[in-house]
Amino acid sequence: MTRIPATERRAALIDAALRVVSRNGLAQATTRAIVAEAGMSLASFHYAFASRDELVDELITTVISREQQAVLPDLIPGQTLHEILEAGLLRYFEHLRADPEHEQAMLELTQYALRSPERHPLAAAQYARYTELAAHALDVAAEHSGVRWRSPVDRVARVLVAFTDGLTLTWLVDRDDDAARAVAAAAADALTRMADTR
Amino acid sequence: MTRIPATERRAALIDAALRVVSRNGLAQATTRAIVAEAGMSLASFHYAFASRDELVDELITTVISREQQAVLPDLIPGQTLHEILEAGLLRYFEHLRADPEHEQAMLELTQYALRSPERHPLAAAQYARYTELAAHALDVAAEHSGVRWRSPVDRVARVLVAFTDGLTLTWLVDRDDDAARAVAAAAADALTRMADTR
DNA sequence: ACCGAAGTGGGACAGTTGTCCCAGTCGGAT
DNA sequence: ATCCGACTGGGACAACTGTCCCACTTCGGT
Repeated sequence: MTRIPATERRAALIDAALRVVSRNGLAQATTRAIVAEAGMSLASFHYAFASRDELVDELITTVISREQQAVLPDLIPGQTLHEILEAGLLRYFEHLRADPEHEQAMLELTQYALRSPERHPLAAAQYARYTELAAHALDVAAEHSGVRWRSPVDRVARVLVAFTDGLTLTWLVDRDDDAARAVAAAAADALTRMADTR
Repeated sequence: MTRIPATERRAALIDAALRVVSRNGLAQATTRAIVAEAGMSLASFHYAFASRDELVDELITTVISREQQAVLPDLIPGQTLHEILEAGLLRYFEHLRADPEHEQAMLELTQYALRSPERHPLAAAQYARYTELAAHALDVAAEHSGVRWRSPVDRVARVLVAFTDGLTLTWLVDRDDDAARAVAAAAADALTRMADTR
């Protein structure tokens, strides 16, 4: 096996772990399964990480920092706020449909973090990041459509995150596309009413 | 140990399992942990259930059938639809605050069911039940406030379930009561706009 | 009283999992 | 070229898990 420095192995193992978690769930993401996915030997795992817990913790933080802006739609001049928001939510939905396993993995990692007091902050950080991304999208949307949020944008963003989460979880269960689109429309509606025309 | 018929043991084990899952998570709900919680010996477990999987499957179906109407608020004459819906959502939120571990357990069971094709229907049934309960609450609310849902009530209910789920998940993470109430208000707003005054 | 079926207890087993050890090997600085 | 530390492979270990077995006890119907 070609020699790889420990830092690169850490990255490779985290990538492999994310694939395993997405494909088979966190419970199946054993050290051996991760190592097999990465094409390494078991010893390399504990050379790169002190423990499986350390890997999972780092997986969560990595995955948070990678989280991209998926909600921002193309902005078209003259669009109303409602149109922008709904388009953004639908874009998120397409992202979800394209890679449901990824969102499912995120959900599982959150639940896992929620289960122990010392990991709870990881879950909180994950959602803080979601909220941050949502707030940015809402800023852009308000700017573009010339409105002003009645509450602080973080508060509105927090509502958007909740709606997005609900859309995700329910769709993962019933895979009802039309229902998900109805949720997007209703959410856009609610959010629109949290803004005043300037 | 006093003798208990197998059917009662099944019920006792399921209750114990739900407590263990709520307290420590599904991953910690081993046969030994469940049996200890129920105060039985390990042999009793496999006398009552063929396997742990069978127990978990039955736990899910049991828990679905027990699911109560938590969203229906007290109806006060003259209340607007928006007021009824927001009060209902806030009542659900109080229910969540009173026993967060229970909702967390539900979420974990859903995720678990989502992970294998043969169990997916269990998750679907769980959400079908949620939707059913929500639809009933929406029927009552519309009746009481003299409005008519523009879409079939099941569709509106599906949206309500998504909003409730989002409220739950995000609150479980950040425990921000005010944010959750804002979500409830926004959700009530969106739902209200899905009805026409008759 | 008795007898078969139902229920119980403890121990055992094999498979899996996280972790560790150790002997070896490679690569780059000297 | 050599040598030290970084890396690798394979095997091992103990803990845990689901499951099973078997000898035993209790109960309800006869």
